[in-house]
Amino acid sequence: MTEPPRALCLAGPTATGKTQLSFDLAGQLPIEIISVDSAMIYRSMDIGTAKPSLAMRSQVPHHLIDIRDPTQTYSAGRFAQDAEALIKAIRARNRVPVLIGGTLLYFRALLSGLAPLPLGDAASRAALDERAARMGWPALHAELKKIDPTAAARIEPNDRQRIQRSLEIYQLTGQTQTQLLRATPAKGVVQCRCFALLPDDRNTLRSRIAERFEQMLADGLVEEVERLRAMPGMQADLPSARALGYRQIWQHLDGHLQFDEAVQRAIVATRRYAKRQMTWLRGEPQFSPLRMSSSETVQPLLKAARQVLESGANSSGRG
RNA sequence: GGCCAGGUAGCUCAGUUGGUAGAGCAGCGGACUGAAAAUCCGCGUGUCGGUGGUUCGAUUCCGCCCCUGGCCA
Repeated sequence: MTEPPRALCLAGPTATGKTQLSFDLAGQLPIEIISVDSAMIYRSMDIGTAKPSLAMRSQVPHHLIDIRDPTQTYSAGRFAQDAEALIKAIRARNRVPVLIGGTLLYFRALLSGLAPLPLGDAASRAALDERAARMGWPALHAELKKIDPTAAARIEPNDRQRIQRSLEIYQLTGQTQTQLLRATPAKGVVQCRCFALLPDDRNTLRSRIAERFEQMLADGLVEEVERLRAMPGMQADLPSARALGYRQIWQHLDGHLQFDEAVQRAIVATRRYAKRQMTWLRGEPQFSPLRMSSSETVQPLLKAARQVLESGANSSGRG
């Protein structure tokens, strides 16, 4: 017998109206929102990440927004821990935890679990970056092939991030990524009822993305990036500075791009991000599709949210 | 109206001394185990402006027409 859902998940590509939908839901049931978004975690990055307004956040509790400075990092593993703890706490208040966002790796970490691999380590990454600058990533890929041929076989010779991660794991633990993944298979953390909010057609999403970016500019995105860029310790290669829009405006401020060119590239990058999100969701059958612009869209969510609420009443909230 | 330049992929353009065409950007598909708004992998999607002629064969050569830009009237 399957366990009852303990939380609700709403994933979907950027600019599909997840935030609005969450408020439709909040009007009907006691919910709290857990943001599943790797950019909204950063303080002072408000306009470009399209965070819900402070007014909205004062009406409905939001979690995992503004939990890091832009010079800091976060991770899928930390997210899974944080989200699990929050789900328990919210359920203890007899409210429905609603996880909303577009960072699919974070959803996977929570729903499917992560194997117990070591955290990322800045020092070993810096050392590997330094070697890669001299030898090139394909050389490090060849090195990985000797250490962990299984991992090397699934990682492309130019995929610096994954090559770096696999080598880092070996340096940190003395064991290969493949050994560790086999030793302790991942298991899901929390049972959830999941939905994917999908656009009716690509063109609608495209124009929404462009309009939204123009609105961000009108709201002062350039000034926000200027402030970010001026913060002590900020660098262009930090995860925060590589976020959509921020990266391109930053390049413009550095004099590498004309303003119009930066805007165009930011919009294109956002479209591609939405495409990657849709590709990922297509392969995740546990996410039931919801049409973007239907007044009925909220109904299945409401029904599932009531189930979550009832499961809390009966199961006295263990584990 | 005359002269010149050009019309080839969604866009900017290259090219074929005649054998139905290829780059960049855009686009599309895919991967994804602690940086994921990241990082990668794969794929040309085409009445070569129209029409007639020469030719075994025309996007390429020739004629006419249409369109765009420039110069001269």
